[in-house]
Amino acid sequence: MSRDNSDTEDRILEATLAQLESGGGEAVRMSDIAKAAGISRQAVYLHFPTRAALLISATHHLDRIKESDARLAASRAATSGRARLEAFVEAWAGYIPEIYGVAKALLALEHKDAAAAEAWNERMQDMWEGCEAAVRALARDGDLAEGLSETEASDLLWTLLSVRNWELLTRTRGWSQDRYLKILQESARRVLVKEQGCPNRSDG
Amino acid sequence: MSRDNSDTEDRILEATLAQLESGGGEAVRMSDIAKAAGISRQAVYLHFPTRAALLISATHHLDRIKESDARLAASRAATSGRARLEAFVEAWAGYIPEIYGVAKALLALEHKDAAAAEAWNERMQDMWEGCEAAVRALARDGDLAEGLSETEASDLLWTLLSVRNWELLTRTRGWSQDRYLKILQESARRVLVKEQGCPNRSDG
DNA sequence: CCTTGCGCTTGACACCGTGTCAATTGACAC
DNA sequence: GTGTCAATTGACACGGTGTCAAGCGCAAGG
Repeated sequence: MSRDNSDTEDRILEATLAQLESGGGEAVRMSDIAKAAGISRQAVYLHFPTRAALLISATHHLDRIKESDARLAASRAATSGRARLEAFVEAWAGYIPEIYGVAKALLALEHKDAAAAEAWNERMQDMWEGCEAAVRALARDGDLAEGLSETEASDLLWTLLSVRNWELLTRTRGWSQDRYLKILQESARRVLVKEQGCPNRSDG
Repeated sequence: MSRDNSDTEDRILEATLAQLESGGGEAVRMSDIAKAAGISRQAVYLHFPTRAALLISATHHLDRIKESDARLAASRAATSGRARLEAFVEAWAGYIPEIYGVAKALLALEHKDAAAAEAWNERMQDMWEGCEAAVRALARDGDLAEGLSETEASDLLWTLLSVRNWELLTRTRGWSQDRYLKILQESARRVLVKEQGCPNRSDG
């Protein structure tokens, strides 16, 4: 099996990710990817039917590499709802920069390619479930802010942590990743955790 | 002056807005706009050099119609910083649905057309200044949350109120406009306004 | 009345990027 | 050797933007 099919396939995927990340300035063409992978443009089509399919595969490939599951699992270990929220935000915030290149490409395709939209929605659905789990833990502790249903709270957290918000704050407004993380943790806490009148300490 | 130049120009702009709004499902082509305006595709180019330029003009046209300035001016009238924040969120939240069609088209172009990106950034800059003004009013009252600089607070509010967040919450997650407004006002307050629970904390 | 100006029309075309197709090459396997 | 199969080269269709040239129709105005 020296002339292995999946060998080239991997090279294409790697090249795709490399192009997406390095050439941050967008507009990654099939020919760019082919060149980066050291093959002809047409050869790419022997492995992936469309650009959208390739990008989708690239995200899956990226997931395999980055082990997103393991990362988010850590947040599940936290005991209190509040700790869990904090851990979840941290895990996700660390994840975004790594997937940003692909995410952006997929997002750009979203409005014209149903499959790409589908792929992205799928990931966002996973993400939403993570949010929901954190919110539920909060609710279990009786710490969920008043005036928000669990669904609304999940939606809100999910929105707060969106890739586009990360993009706005770090790319457009120039926040450091560290500042982003700190402020988003704090904001998530303020938005989702019940305001405790006076009784006990303010932070844990 | 019956065969007036700016007459057709207006018709094109109206048609553009109409297409953008009605055909919510994206992909508004130059030919679509031309057809809607009742002229040939080429005639559109007699008035606007590129699609991007047309979209930009369309946003200006929209502003003229919607009187966004007047709308936001109301928020400036509020006395306290907190009231001002609330009014600003309300004004902006009401504005988004009206500009959404154009905004989405412009946003979709952003990554491939510098001019479109420019037009959008310009508006977002205006918006940012509105956020900053609200934050400043808050700070003047000594009500700005601790741990946030005025710039950071403005960035945060600006992000919170982004069109994409509105899209996520109302379009994707199905929130009603009313619920969106209420929850965003509450969230903005929680994130930006100093937590005054216990007057017995580290003090300045 | 006929000319000039001009907004608009028709129709053709270049460019770019995606996706398709056909014929060919070259290597490894049996 | 021959068959198989990945990959190559080169051509092409398509859709959308933007350009160009020629012509049409209407109103003003000498």
